[in-house]
Amino acid sequence: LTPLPNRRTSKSNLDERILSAAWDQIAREGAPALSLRAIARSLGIAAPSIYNYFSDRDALVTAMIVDAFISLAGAQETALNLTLAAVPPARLRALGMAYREWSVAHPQHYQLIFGTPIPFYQAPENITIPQATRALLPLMRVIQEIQTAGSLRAERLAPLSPKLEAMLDAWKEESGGTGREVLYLSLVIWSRLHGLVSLEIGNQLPHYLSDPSELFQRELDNILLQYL
Amino acid sequence: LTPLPNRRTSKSNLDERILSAAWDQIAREGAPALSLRAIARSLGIAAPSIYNYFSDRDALVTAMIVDAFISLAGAQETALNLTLAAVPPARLRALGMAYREWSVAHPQHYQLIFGTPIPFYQAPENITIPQATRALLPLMRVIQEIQTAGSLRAERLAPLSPKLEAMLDAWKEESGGTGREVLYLSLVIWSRLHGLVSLEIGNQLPHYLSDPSELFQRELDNILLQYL
DNA sequence: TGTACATCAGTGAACGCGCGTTCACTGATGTAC
DNA sequence: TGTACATCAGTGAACGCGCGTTCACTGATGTAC
Repeated sequence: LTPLPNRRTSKSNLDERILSAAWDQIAREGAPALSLRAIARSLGIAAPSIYNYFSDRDALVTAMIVDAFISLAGAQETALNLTLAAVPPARLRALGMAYREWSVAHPQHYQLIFGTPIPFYQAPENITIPQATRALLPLMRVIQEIQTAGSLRAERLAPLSPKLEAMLDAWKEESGGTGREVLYLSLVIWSRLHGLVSLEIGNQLPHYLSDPSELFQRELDNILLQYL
Repeated sequence: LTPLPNRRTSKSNLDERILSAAWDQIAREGAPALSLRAIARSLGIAAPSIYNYFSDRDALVTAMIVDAFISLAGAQETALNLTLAAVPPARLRALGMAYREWSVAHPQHYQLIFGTPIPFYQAPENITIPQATRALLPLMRVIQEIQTAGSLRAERLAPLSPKLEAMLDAWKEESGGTGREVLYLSLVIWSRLHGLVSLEIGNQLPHYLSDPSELFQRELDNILLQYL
């Protein structure tokens, strides 16, 4: 019952072109410099045209954030799908590599999601949180597989404090009963990958480490050694 | 032979007041919104006065970055000095806790150093890199102590690839001959702490984890278990 | 098939605003005699 | 001690700029008869 787009809208794609120009601009000048007028200028259209597609600047930013999360989640899901036949540790490794590769290939997307928030922009959490959750889901699924296969070595790790157990149990409620260890390990593994990627993207690693992927691969090795 | 400040300058402290107003503003509105005019407004002075102390906006940002690094390095050094009598693993834990506590107490400083770069601002690396290095030094020193005591378990970790060895050796040259393993572990431990802190500061942890310090302490436990 | 009408994507001018930076200045403070 | 002068931190006006957003509009496209 949704009306089909008429010839005009389906041909012009202006909404997509606006989003893509916005990404270009963020890549060149950083997220906080995002400007509707600059986007219009780069597309050769009048600035107010944008208001036909996005109610204001914040709506455009929200669309970009959703865009970025969908892209990341897609990359993670693809990594899972390409390793359907593989053994769980190999799938975990594939997810990790895909995470870094996506981040390095789309640093603007990465910074928009994980970097410093844009001044005065308030993300609508009811929209962004589900997307963020979806991006983390493939990792949780693989960790779950590993646990089901009985090869999760939670006993090698320091014991959970009662407080931490309680927080994880609250989370478990909402995540369809995924076990404590699976939630905890997903988070901690994600954090280890994220730490390295964030330093690499932010250009904060010592310059001697000219090929950070080496560092990253070894961190994946150690994650597999330490938790499996 | 440097001239003593005359009564005027020593009384007004305007340079310090400008920096402090700048931090206030960043805390309220985020780093990219930093504005000389707004700083002047909040101090009740005329905007051009600022040019008596900072040659332009970028110079002010650089001063703030240096400020932040000095503050972080100071916090790390204090943590070391307070644990002079302790056993090395306890000192490592103290450094980790100090890192998180500093970050949580000064999220603006943290974001300015490690967050998304400010648009069009180019950090003068000859100034900022030494400061960043100094902040990492206490960690390297403690890891070195642990190695000297013979309790570093590098053999438990996945082997370094030749490429990674080469990069670490290049770094070793410049860092006064600190060993490969020490450099590598310092970096990787830093990255693990940084990953969690960055997610916490960015408010990207699941909301169920209402007390991220629990997560952080356990990560420190595991770091001690895994590398020592 | 032809014509009158409705729709609505895109326009151009205008609004009020805050920004970084420059400039010639002023007036209190500190100094030399 | 008193006076004339130099210094220079801080001023106020002005510059040119880009921003988000509003508004009444126009004109090509699609629709009804």
